[in-house]
Amino acid sequence: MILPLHAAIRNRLRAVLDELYGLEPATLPEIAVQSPPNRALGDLGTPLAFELARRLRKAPRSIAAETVAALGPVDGIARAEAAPNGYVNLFLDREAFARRVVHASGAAPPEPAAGSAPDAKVIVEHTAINPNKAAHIGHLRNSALGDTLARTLRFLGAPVEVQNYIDDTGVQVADVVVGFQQLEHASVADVAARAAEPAFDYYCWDLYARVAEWYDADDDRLTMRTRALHEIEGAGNPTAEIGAIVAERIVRCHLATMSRLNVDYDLLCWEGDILRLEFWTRAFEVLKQAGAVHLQASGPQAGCWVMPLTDAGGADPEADGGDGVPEARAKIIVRSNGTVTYVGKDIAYQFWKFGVLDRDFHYRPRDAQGSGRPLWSTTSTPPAAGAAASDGAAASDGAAASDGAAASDGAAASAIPAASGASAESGRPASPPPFGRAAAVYNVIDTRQSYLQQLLKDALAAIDRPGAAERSVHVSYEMVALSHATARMLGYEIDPGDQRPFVEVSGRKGLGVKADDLMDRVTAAARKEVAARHDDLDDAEADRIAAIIAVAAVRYFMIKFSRGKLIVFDIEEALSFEGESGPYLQYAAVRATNILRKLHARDGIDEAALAAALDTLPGTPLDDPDGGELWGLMLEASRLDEVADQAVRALELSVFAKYAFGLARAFHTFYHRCPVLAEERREVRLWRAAGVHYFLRQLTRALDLMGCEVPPRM
RNA sequence: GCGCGUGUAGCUCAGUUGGAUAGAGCGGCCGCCUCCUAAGCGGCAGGCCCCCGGUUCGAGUCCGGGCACGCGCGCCA
Repeated sequence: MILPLHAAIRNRLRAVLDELYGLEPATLPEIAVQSPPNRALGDLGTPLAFELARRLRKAPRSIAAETVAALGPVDGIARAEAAPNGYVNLFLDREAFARRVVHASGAAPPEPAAGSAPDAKVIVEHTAINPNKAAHIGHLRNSALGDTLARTLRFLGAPVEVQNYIDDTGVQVADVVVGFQQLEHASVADVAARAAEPAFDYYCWDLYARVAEWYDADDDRLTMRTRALHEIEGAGNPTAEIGAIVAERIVRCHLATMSRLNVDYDLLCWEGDILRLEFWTRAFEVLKQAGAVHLQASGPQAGCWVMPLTDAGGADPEADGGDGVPEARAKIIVRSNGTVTYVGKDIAYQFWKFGVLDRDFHYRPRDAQGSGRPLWSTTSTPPAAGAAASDGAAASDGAAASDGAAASDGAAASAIPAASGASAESGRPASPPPFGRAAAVYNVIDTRQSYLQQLLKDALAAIDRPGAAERSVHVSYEMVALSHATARMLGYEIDPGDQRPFVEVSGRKGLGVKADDLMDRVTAAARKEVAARHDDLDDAEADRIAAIIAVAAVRYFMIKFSRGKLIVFDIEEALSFEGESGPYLQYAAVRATNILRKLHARDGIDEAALAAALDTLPGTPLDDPDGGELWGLMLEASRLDEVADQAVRALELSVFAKYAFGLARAFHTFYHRCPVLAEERREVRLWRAAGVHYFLRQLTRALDLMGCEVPPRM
């Protein structure tokens, strides 16, 4: 881990600049510590002399030379050099560095580290798929980004709470309910029965598309949607019951899908609970008290409660009201009929996340996740005193209404008993952790919602919570579309009028690649590759390995593009396991594992023996000309914390993916040039083994941050 | 119209808070399995970094102005 070293270097340099030139550390900008383009130039370097040249009226070259001369001994640095062009380059004490990282046992918990992540709790909201149909590849990008962000924040030492927002009372659920009632003429019992069958999410995928077509055929039918929406919000009627069954069962499907990809959560937040517990009522009071909203007296928005807009948002083309004077644009929060808009509900939720709403959900435990992390759900029902938090007790809660029906389904449910999670073992309900009240909130939502996310910040600023507004972060990303080839493969005809080189995923049209279908295909392809290489694997083992590879292939694919980039998804490309791909990284790790396993089998050298042996061996192999390969590998492997920190600061997980790829590539090169087992010189052999060991530990951790595992073979 | 995003090799993309010689994958061509797994490695070819201007010792990166493409801007969610 290299960040502590960066910090030590910066400290020393600041002290030197103060001594030499009387430059107060506080007046200096952050000193950049970077990697020189060529290791012969140094292990680390800094361009500080350029920055100071003007201020000191001195040539960068002289500043660099004087800085180097005055540097003195720095722990971990062997020597410093002033490059002729003005850089200050540093050479690490390789032996000391290598011994330290090798000794830091892999069994010890990762040094929480040194990054710029906050030490107060942060909430990451991601996934938030409408619970009315199967998850598709667009949702996968969201979850992969969100889960990787959460893991990386945890790695940097921040306490993280992951929330998955469930819009169980929205239009999309209402549409499927309308489908059941109008197209299928299904009763509550019929829906419950169908929901208990496998692939309910696939069924709803098609039903939703059928409803959309049905609406298109006759606009009057949209009144059915409006009515269903109201009935669902009202609860205590068959429509609401069907809605609850659909949402609950689809959420289970989504959780199962995400579990395949090693994505998990701490809390499911149901919109229905926000409504029933009247979060909005309280948020509205807070907004009114702060004067953040006002009742519009006249104009087109008369009778509405509105919030003034900052310029960052959208614009209203008709804003000038015909009198030539531009009216202040305002966002309607409460309609003239008194009902709250979507924005209002979102504001209430965001307020709750920051603990500025003195109101809370009730909570109930849900079935454990594949990862073992406890999962909780919001509920509107207070825990009944004395009674276990059974499904029966929660039955009045709309969100839980379908538990009875869902419990009879064993297909997608895991092997974990269907009893309510944490309460099952102890026999009494565990008390929920303190949810909400975060210091920072990261909302992982696609870029089309930037306008609304900006409104949330505005609302926080408007109630005089500038800190919360500042730390209300929209992690935006572009959508995932389909390549023409993939869309055609799915049987869709491309609109000849559409010149775009991609086809937009559309739930309404039923156009998209379902997440589970993708995983199935990638897994099958991986299995074929594994089977071709290892004929001694039994079916179960081959399946297990294929699943591990598929996760890496899909997750890496979703992370490797920077978030502002539209992904044109092509199935052929996603099925490629060569080059810059998840499996490439895993293959490097597997190769490293093989070396260490064989070394152990042949020479009896394990991790502990290796560390012990190195204590009495000279570090000369690190300095050999071909030791440059070894040293370069170890140095690169040590940058994990630096890159994780950078990824979080820039909210750009792709830099993390790129780093992991570069590290794996460095190892593959090392693998070809520097044999370990066949190396005859003992000290060289052991130092190389140590390098392999350290590399494997770091790459494994990097893969873990991306939610990927190292397969036993491949 | 306004806001946000994107524009770098044939294609898809990296390029770290402005820094040393603009990189990778795919595709193309040529090599490497008697050697810890060829899901790998080495090499070759391929560039007005969209355009114009500015700031700076230094600009693919920052600023201004354009152009192109995408997305968003409802008393929908």
